[in-house]
Amino acid sequence: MGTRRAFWSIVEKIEALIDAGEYLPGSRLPPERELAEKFEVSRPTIREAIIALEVKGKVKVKTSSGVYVLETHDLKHTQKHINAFEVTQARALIEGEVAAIAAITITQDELNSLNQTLIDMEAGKDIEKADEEFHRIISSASRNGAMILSVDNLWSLRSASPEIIDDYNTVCSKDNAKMIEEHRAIYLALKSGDSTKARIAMHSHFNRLINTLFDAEEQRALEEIKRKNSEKRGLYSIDNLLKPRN
Amino acid sequence: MGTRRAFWSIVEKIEALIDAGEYLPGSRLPPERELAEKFEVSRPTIREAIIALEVKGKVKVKTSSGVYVLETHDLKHTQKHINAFEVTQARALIEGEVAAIAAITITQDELNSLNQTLIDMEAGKDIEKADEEFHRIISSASRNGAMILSVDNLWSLRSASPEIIDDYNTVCSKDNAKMIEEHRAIYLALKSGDSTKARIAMHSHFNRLINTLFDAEEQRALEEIKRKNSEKRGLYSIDNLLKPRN
DNA sequence: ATCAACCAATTTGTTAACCAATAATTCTCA
DNA sequence: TGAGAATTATTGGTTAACAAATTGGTTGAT
Repeated sequence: MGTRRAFWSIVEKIEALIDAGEYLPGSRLPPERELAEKFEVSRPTIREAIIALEVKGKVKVKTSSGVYVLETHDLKHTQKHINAFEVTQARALIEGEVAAIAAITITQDELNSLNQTLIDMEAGKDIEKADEEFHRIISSASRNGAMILSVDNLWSLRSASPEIIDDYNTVCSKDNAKMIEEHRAIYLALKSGDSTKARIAMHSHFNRLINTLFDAEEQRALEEIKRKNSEKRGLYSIDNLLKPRN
Repeated sequence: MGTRRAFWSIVEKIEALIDAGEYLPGSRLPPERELAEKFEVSRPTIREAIIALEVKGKVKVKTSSGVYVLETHDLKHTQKHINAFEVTQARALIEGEVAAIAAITITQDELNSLNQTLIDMEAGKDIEKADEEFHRIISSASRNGAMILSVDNLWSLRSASPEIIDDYNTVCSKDNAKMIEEHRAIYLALKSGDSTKARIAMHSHFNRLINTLFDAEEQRALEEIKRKNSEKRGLYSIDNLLKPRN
């Protein structure tokens, strides 16, 4: 795929400077030539970065005048504080309702596709992908575009913050057996056309996920404490005093 | 403000060519130098246009290989087919769950603000605004950023298509009395801290809205038939034959 | 003193020419 | 036939130069 082009780095650096308050909204950025010197790239590269920022809606270029920082109506700022628990709870409730609808509206074809994801998971090939496919089929089976959109948005929220990604990775990789078991329960509820059962099955699925997330967080907090203690131990250990100095 | 920069024109032209099927998704665009010749601009200008397209998500640049047209997973395309019924059903289910959470987490301050929207509605000042405020306070009271985001997205979906706007306008303007009554029921359920009651109250609120939407649609269909019939009547009426010609 | 016209400096806009780096292709040789 | 090396195609990036437009100050007239 090749190396990342230079202007992306510049984009990131300028964004970081804007976020850091170095370049305030409404103010003008330094001239292209100065930026080129500052970041040690050529002016065309700076221009490319500025164009990327402009398309992203971060700055506005006024010809022959300069480039100006726009107020960041940063929707990521509202998303930033959303943690994995919130996302999972939201998914539980919304996908629970989706499952309740889907229990009535799902077709035989979709049930078959759903069953295929179970087989794939048991075969152990790309669990994550099979998981996504499973939930996607169900939301799609609800025949409600607004619900489908909501589910999609929550899914993409999953990768919105690094913490959430971390949390999910630690969870998804283990307990495959339980995961498959729960998916099968949901599948059977949908097959039987029982809305209530489908909702409950979906709820328990995410409930277990939330508990696992709790455990993972607890584990991580423990690791953190250990690490810090180990640092302290190193700091205060008299072993250091016994070693030869430089 | 100066003249528009050259690369924007190129961006538009290339987008037009992609939309026209000249450059198919997955295929490679001509080399930069060819494009430069074709559009009679320099290569850097082409590069800038390509970067803009890349940031917009229309193409993918593979270094030393070429730029490839991406499938336009046009999210507006998926949104286009969403009608008012779907949005309302989704709101019923999602905001129902939100209310269920909020019944437990809502504060006295928020209850007071909620009550204020009821008073405002009764006073008849900007019903729509009071309505939005009412639902916003509840979602915010759920303390779940992911749920809040989902509710917000559904709200903005309301104004995504002209049809939905039309439908909602015909509904919101009338039946203020029932609207206030339902809002009060939700408020009381939240105040009592009863999750189930809050969910049910929210469901009935949207249920009535869905029924009103049905009625409105029926009414509109009827009007449409009348209009067409009237046109036909005009067309076939012998009255026209009796009028003096121009 | 105030206002208008003008001019110069600053800044972005665009182009041309050049070499480097890398992916894709072709050719060669075992 | 297949693997590996050489070639080619294509984008990545830099430098230098000039064009065009805005900005701000200066000058001059009223």
